[in-house]
Amino acid sequence: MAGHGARNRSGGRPTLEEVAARAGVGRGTVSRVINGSPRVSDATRAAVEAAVAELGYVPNTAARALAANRTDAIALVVPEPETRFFAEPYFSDMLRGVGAELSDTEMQLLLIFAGNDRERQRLAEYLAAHRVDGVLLVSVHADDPLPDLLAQLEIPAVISGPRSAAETLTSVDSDNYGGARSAVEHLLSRGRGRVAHITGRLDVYGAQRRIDGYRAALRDAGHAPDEGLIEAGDFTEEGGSRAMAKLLARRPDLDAVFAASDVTAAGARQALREAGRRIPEDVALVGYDDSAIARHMEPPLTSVRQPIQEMGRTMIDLLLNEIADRRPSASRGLERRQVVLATELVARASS
Amino acid sequence: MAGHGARNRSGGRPTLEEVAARAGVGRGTVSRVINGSPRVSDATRAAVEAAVAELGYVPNTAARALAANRTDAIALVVPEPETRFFAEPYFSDMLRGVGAELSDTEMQLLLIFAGNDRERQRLAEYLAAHRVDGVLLVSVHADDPLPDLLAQLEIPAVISGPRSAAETLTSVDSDNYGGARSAVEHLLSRGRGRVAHITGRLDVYGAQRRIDGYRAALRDAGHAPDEGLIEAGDFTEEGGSRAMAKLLARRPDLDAVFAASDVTAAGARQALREAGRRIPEDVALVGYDDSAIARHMEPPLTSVRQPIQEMGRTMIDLLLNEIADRRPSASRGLERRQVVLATELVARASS
DNA sequence: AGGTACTGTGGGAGCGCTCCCACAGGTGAT
DNA sequence: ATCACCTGTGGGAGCGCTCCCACAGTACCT
Repeated sequence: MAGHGARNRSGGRPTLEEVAARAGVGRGTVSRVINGSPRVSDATRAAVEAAVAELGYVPNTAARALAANRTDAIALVVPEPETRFFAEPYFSDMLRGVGAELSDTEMQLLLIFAGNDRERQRLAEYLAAHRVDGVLLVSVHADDPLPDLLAQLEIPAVISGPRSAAETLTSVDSDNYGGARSAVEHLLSRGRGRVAHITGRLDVYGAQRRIDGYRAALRDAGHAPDEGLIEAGDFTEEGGSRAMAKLLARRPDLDAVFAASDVTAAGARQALREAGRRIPEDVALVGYDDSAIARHMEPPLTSVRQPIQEMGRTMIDLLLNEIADRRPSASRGLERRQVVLATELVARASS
Repeated sequence: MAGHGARNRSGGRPTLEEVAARAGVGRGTVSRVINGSPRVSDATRAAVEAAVAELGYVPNTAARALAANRTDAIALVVPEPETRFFAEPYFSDMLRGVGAELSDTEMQLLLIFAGNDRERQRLAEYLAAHRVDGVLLVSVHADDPLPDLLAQLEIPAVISGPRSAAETLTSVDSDNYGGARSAVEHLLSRGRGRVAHITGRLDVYGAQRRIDGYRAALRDAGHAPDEGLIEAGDFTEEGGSRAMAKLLARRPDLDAVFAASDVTAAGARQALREAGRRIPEDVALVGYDDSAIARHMEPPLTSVRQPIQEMGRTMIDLLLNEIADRRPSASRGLERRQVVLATELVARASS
């Protein structure tokens, strides 16, 4: 059991000093053992470890943070209201990946919502106080000032979904371009010739990349560019439904739709139903994200899966590296790293 | 703007000492201003505040934690896998209430999952290191050792859903007894005479209280006790379905069912359908929780609503009090506080 | 006039660590 | 033997706060 060591006047937790006395060594040596330094003899190490166990010693985090100027904590910042966080499986998958990668670390993960101005203000103060060693940023809009604040405070950060091709932060993303391509190629291979695209929010870089992939797939298959088959959506169900209605009015002969998200596809499905089109007989439908909604749709939705958990793990890897690299002076941000992970098409009955 | 004060050798963040020098006062006075002590003259306070603003001073959390022996952080511990956390609206509501109550505080909220042994081990170490000032415990099973660990470490804690009538921790709960009563009284007032009950997990105190409320309502209405109308469930859909089938076999004449949760009611509904009973014509159905599932059921489910967000807020209140009370020596746990919040019946088409 | 009691203030003494310099003792080349 | 250079170790000097004691100044009693 733990909890002897009632040495200090208040019977509080044992300190390094007490462990040192117990093991018959100096304070520095105990510190070395605790922190896994190799410059300790085996015999000494064993003695210290015994003392630690006997006293039930646990390092004082605050003291360590003060002396070493680090917090051993990183924040996962979600610039969305909590409701969206719980509604979208994206976040829980991300959290799972991050948590898994962090579990053999001493690092503590903080989950911080910054969905409204008040929460953002709090976050700014939090970051200014340097209460975390690094930040993970997910789902950031193009005009968000957060990345700049982070850069100004010189806090290591990794972003999921770069804001543009010229993203200055280290970033992790899935292959939106390739994912879109594979979706369209899949539809073409099924014999569809008039493939429409309902886009995501146009101020989101990933949505742009999906448009690029859509265009490239058609071009490479020898189709002439046809902007009339593209309609802007906004990642919502209603937007998808609206866009689909417009497309049907403009191109009643379309036989396939690639939607920029599963939710968008759900909206499109609704509009297709109302127009009396059958899925997939009349119009094939492909979504993006492979979320729960895709599996439960009627008919089940073909979708592009992103390796979200792996993205989370990768983000942590990169962030821990940045934190470790944050050395006195010398090189800063020489190599900005942009990792892109492959997607996978999951074919179901809708195409 | 922030960020002058490049006094220290490394150009780092300004310290208390520097603010004091700038304002022409002593260190102690600045500390008093920062911490809102009343024993500072208005003139001095103004001077210090000006210096703070000019230098962009932000207190160093680690130093404060070390000197004051507190962390200004509390943990919301969820002894469930993350999947359940995201699946059940209970947790997001709770989180919202907690977050709201905490937003005008300096306190930082940590979300900690302890769904498997490994996570539990980590949590134990975390608590042993006293990295939080207090703990919020939600959804704890009767045999969970966590509350005892907390007590042993003398960490203030508040539990939602006491483990028994003799709960030793400060607790917040909704009125399970009253909620069950109101559900049954509602059914009786609708002219139903043979009201069955599908219980929750019997090792959950709240489920027992709901059974008590069910019995009391029937007794007070002059009905003779009839244990044959009670069947054990386990809060799951499958359990509800199974229990309902047993009840129908045993008491084909029942005309109403009070289920211990909405999910249980969903299972019961399934079994009723399969037996060819109409809801509510043949059998009226009432659930518990008023979750999303209740609103979306066909027909919409009458249910007992718990004020979950308010429970979250109340838990924070109590916890902050406990933390503040944790004074040197003197009184400890003299008054254990058990708060019970009222529920509300939401009548819909199923009854 | 002296006492008592406040208010407001300065600054010493830690809090429990990490960092780093100093140094003992060993080992091998000169 | 002397020197150079390792490995392992002890402990001083902080890190930036809070706590608390001391004390000046003022106010109000006797």
